[in-house]
Amino acid sequence: MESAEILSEHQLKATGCRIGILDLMIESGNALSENEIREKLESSFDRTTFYRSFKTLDEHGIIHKIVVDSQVVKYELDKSITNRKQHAHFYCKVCDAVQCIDVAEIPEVVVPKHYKIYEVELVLKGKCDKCSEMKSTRVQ
Amino acid sequence: MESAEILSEHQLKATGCRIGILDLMIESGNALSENEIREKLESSFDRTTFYRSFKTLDEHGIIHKIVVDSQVVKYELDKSITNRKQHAHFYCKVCDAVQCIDVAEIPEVVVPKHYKIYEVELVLKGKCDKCSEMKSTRVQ
DNA sequence: GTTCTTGCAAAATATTTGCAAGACG
DNA sequence: CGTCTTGCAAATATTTTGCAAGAAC
Repeated sequence: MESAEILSEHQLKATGCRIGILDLMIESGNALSENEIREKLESSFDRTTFYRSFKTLDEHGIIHKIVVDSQVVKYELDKSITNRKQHAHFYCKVCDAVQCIDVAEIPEVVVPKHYKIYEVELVLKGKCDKCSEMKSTRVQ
Repeated sequence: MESAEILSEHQLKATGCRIGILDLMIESGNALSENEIREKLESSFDRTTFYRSFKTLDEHGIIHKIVVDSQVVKYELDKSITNRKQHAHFYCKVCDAVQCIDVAEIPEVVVPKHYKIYEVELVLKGKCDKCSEMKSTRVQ
């Protein structure tokens, strides 16, 4: 699925920034931060523009915001685009990398009456393989 | 369990700010933000001091940092102190309230070899009962 | 008394908002 | 051309750091 197509399906204008973000995400297949996206994108846009684009794309369910820590925010394509099933996110506290982890299943959660759930996020925090090897590394 | 006792068990000095934070958390039994804690505490401390106290308490596993959104961070006592079992956190996108939700079980997650998990966080984002009633309210 | 903690000032970051100029359909 | 998007400047907010003064043990 092409970026322009995704946008038009949602009646969103195919602007440079949105196309850039989506192309990069489709290509990378991974959760990316604003910084990573801004650095990897050939054309440059203002940070404000990125934030506004993320917000719009998120509101339309095209991407999702994954907050692993106050200052570690990633964005990821919706599974309707990637064909990936629901998964958890592993956050390495040492190198700050975020990666998707398949989970047997994320449990059905029972919330009190009249509560509505829009998103379920399972975040695992720890140390990735590379950082586990380095014995000297301290967590936190 | 008293605050001073908890601190001494971890060889941490029983300072006013730490005692204040722990007392408040024990009393409230809920996840609290830095702002909530600062407002509710009779004695006042610098924000810097709160952040440093949270960090120390977190590093010692006495409290946990729950990040529901970039600017919505809460702190909660470890379950060894509250005797509460593992639970999820429901975040209302409208009123920003966070509340603990019992879950049947948080699944065992299989991570790749050599990965180490220190924390598992299940965050549910949606609309609480009060905010669901208000039809005019927009999410996000 | 020694070591750890606090307060203050200041910096670093992230994120949001208003408004005029520009791009999209 | 009308509407939505962008860039810029600036405001808000959070979080971190250095350093000297003060508290805990």
